[in-house]
Amino acid sequence: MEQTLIAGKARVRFAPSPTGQVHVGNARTALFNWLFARQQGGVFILRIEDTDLERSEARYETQLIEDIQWLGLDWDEGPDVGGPYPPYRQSDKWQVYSDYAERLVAEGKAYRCFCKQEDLDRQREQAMAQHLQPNYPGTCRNLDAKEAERRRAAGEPSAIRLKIPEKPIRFHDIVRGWVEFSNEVVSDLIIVRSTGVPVYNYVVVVDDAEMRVTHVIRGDDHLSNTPKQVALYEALGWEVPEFAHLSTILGPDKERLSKRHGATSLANFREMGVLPEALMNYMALLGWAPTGGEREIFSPTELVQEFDLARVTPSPAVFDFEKLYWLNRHYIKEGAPERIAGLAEPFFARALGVELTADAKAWCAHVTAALGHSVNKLDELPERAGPVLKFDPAAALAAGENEEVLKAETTGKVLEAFAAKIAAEAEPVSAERFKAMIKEVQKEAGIKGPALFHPIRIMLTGAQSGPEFDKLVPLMEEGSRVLPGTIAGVKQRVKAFMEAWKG
RNA sequence: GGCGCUAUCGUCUAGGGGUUAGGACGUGAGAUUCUCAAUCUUAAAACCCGGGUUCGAUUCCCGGUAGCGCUACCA
Repeated sequence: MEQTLIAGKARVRFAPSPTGQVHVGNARTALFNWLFARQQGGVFILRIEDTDLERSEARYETQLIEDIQWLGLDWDEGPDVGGPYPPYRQSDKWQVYSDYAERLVAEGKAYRCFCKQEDLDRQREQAMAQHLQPNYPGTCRNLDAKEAERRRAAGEPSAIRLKIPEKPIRFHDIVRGWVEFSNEVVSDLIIVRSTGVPVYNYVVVVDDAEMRVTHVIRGDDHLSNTPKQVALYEALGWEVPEFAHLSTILGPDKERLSKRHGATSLANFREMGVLPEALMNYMALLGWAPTGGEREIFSPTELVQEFDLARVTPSPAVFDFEKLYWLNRHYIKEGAPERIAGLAEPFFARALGVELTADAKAWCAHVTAALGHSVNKLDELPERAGPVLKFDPAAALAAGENEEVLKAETTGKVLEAFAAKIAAEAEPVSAERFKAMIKEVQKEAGIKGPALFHPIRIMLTGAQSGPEFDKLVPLMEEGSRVLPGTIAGVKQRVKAFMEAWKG
């Protein structure tokens, strides 16, 4: 393999295993790789790490690709688009791994190990009991090559171990600086199991080197494994790449963020109605801040320009849903109305339990435009629009929070007067007419402020607080036209409420 | 147990040998509105502890503590 690493353009990779949904931690790793590649004019590679055959499933790979694309990332090489260094999926590459391993054995940089699992376990326990580093004691390290070959030929099972050289291992990390490990604490690791299956730490090195990866950007759970990998690069005579180990994302309890903290996969966020650009913006801010640290809002394009791997913080970060929602509100407000409405549609369809006609879709778009700006995430829209979507006079009259307003002495007068006016009104009732009628009641009955508005509000929506009538009335009228039987109109509401009120 | 990484408001962070330690989310107050949400204004809120180095450390060094990770014929 030629040495064409660092001199050429940056090549980075995101290498997830297809074992389930893409988690925010991994998504953030993917994002930082992508930002780095795009800003350097480099290459972003997607590699599927499916060596863990038991846990990997093909359908997860499709899911995974969809999820990352939803976030807004694209890649130049990958299992779906190909590239100059295939395969981009690890299965069926075992021959390559085994060839390199044999080469290491032939060169004396690795050796066959015949130790039994029970012995290794025992030695490990002993070392720990004596407060020592539980390293492989080196039993087979200096076995005579001919002797080893004889035992192998005789059918004795053996694994292949890398010989860790007797010198400290240093490597450079873009976010942490130089990191050094004493060789005393790095054990001769198995690179190929006695079953012939290569081990992860070995496989990544071969894959990264074969794909000419120049910058390994990954989670910091790999930091302690890096010296082993560096030793492998060196044994194989390959140039060691730059590393960048990203800190862990924690939950509010400072534990590693996981399902138990709620929605944490890309699919979860999408289903909640979090916009991809909001999530991208938020994830970028977890561990990175621009110079000055005062700007918070970054479009994907701006992130590509401003992002700086060297400015990434090494300390772990707690995932703050509130801040994500704040950004999401911002992007819901800023987004093209047609796009936001399109994204909101499924939430209405589900809440209403009906197929949406073209007219109904247009109506949903109006609801979204009128009420969507105050919502944290799109799935809250039906609830926000509850005053329009739902109508239940009996429940409104029974609600404890309405009690005080309903039994106020002026309430009956307001209700009667307003209902009479509405009854005489032609449909549809306009927002202007509605407001004018309230004014008239105010003048005629001499009642104003909350005593006037609250009863009318309860009559119309069932609650004494909610969005402005100017917004509600047109939506109710249009809704009753395009979704008759599902959405009640203004006159219908008033009539039904008065019947319930009297009865 | 060993080794590694980390440590600024509740949270995300900026900063850095002398600063009123800056911004944002959230929280409190006010404005606005019939009301809720949103919005605007405003306030409170932080350098983990102990030693050094220094005229001076939150900043540099060492130690401690805590959190996390790795320590496998897991990935």
